[in-house]
Order: sequence, then C-alpha cells, then structure tokens
Amino acid sequence: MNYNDYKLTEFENGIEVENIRDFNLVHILECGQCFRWIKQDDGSYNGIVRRRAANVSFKDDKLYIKGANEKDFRDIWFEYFDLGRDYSLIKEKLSKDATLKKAIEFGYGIRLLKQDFREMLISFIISANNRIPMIMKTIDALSKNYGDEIDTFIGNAYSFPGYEKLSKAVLEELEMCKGGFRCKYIKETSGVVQKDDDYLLKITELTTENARKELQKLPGVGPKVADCVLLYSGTKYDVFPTDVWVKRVMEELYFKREASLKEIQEFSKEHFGELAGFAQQYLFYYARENKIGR
DNA sequence: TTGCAGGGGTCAA
DNA sequence: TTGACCCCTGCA
Repeated sequence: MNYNDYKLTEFENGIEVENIRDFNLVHILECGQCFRWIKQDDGSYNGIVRRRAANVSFKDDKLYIKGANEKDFRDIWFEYFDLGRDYSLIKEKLSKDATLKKAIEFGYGIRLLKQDFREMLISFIISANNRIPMIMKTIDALSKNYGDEIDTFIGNAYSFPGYEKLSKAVLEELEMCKGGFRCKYIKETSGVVQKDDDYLLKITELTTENARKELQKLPGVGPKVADCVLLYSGTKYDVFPTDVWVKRVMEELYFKREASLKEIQEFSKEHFGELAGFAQQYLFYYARENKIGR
C-alpha cells in the first residue's frame, strides 16, 4: 500500500480519500492510544495533530478530513493513520490464533496511529494510575498553557507544548493542569530529554529491549509507559504494553489463571513476535469494551 | 449531603 | 513486595 493507492478529491476546506480499508474511527480513536480527539454529535471527530486541527469522518471506504488539503494528506495524514500498512495481512497472520481471531473480528478497524514521540512520552507519563477523561483534561490544559495557539477552522486550538517550555515551567503552575504527582515527572523528564537533541534518534537505533530500558531511566516512565511510547509513536512495534486490562484479558483468554507481568511479556514475545503491538491493540479494545474480568 | 474507595503505574523503602 | 500518590467519579 502506498500513497498512490488512494484516490484524493479536494472539496471546500477538506479532502475525501477513497479506497480506505481496515479502518474504523471508533476503533482507532477509542482504543486508548490517543487523547486529543473528541467525538462530535454527528459521529465525526475533532482533533489536533502536530500543529493542525482537523475534523475526520468515515463512510463506506471514504475518509473525509476537514482542515486538510492534498499536500497535508501526503505530509501528515497518510503517515498518521498508518495508511501505508496492509492491516488485512496483519489480521490474517494474527487470526491463525483462534483466541485472537475473536478479538480481531471485534476491533476489525483498529490501526496504530503514528504519533509525535514527545507528545506520547508526556501523555503516557500522565496516564499512570489515571483515567482517560482526566488524562485528556490534563493534556488539554498543558497545551492551552504551554503550547502555541494555532489558527484552525474549528476555532482556536493549541499545539502540544515542547520540552523546553515544560522543563522550564514552574512546578506550582504545572500543577494547575491537574496532573497531580505526575507533574514533577513531566518537568523532570522534559528537562532530561530536552538536553539530548538526538534522544529520539538514539532510541530508534536501539534494539527494542534496550529502547525500553533507556526510556525507563526517565522519571515517571516504567515498563508500561515505555511500551506505550514506543508503540504509539511508531518507533517499535514488537512491544506489548501490559496494563490492567491487557493483564486481565490475557489471564482470562490464555492463561486461565493469574499471571505475572513477566510471564505475559514472555508469552507475547513468543506468541505474537514482531506483531505483538498489533495483537495488544485488538486484545485491549476487546477487553475494555466487553469489560473482561470486571 | 458527606465520606470513601479506587483507577489504563511508578517510585521508594 | 508493598504502600503512597493527585484528582475525580461513582456509590453507599
């Protein structure tokens, strides 16, 4: 799949992209990987990506992106929605596992978004022992207070703040964003990473195992957050972020008993290999929507 | 109305 | 290995 496989039509203030497969906005935007998309009454979503705001909707095999033109699609959205990847092939491979097949059929339109590494790092530090609505509120407040105002067709919006702004923020002011005990981690981690211009490059070049270790040196980053950052920034796909939902669904569907995080990690590595990150998304969505283990 | 448990982990002891 | 942790929601 590449850029030319999609037929683009520009309309006033947006584009229509035809021939999109394996795509469902609810599955993609509500499977816990992103925090800046808000569902509208008509079923479309408003969101902020990089320094752009957009409204996206999907019908039949057509993706509509308001606030974008053909060039934006090529520069931003094609990569963001991972449209170069053949998800039918991934699903086919993973569906050989009968258990996973069920989860895949349930979340058939899931895709892994390729998001900004810095935004993922800070966002998932915020996610620790937190709930999605709160995470979204904190990220929104951080952006309003420390990001840049960007001009958009849906009114004013704010880009996600850079490391420099966050590292220099006064802690007491950061705490106005309701990040609680995580605020000091945001500030400290931003400071560490900001000093190292090539941090992302360094992480990218490491093996997955070493990348996880390196990320965990940052304040507020443990194994789960490290895996989320790697996966949702599209840096490494052979990770298996294991939160309470994934732990529960693995115990219920595979182990049939309680299992340690270490056991689950080893199992996913052996069982799902290079595709572990994709498997995790289907399992997580299946577990949460069906309230597995609750 | 008030009070309390607990949440999509991490850290420190 | 275990408890504390910000803040908010749900529920008694």
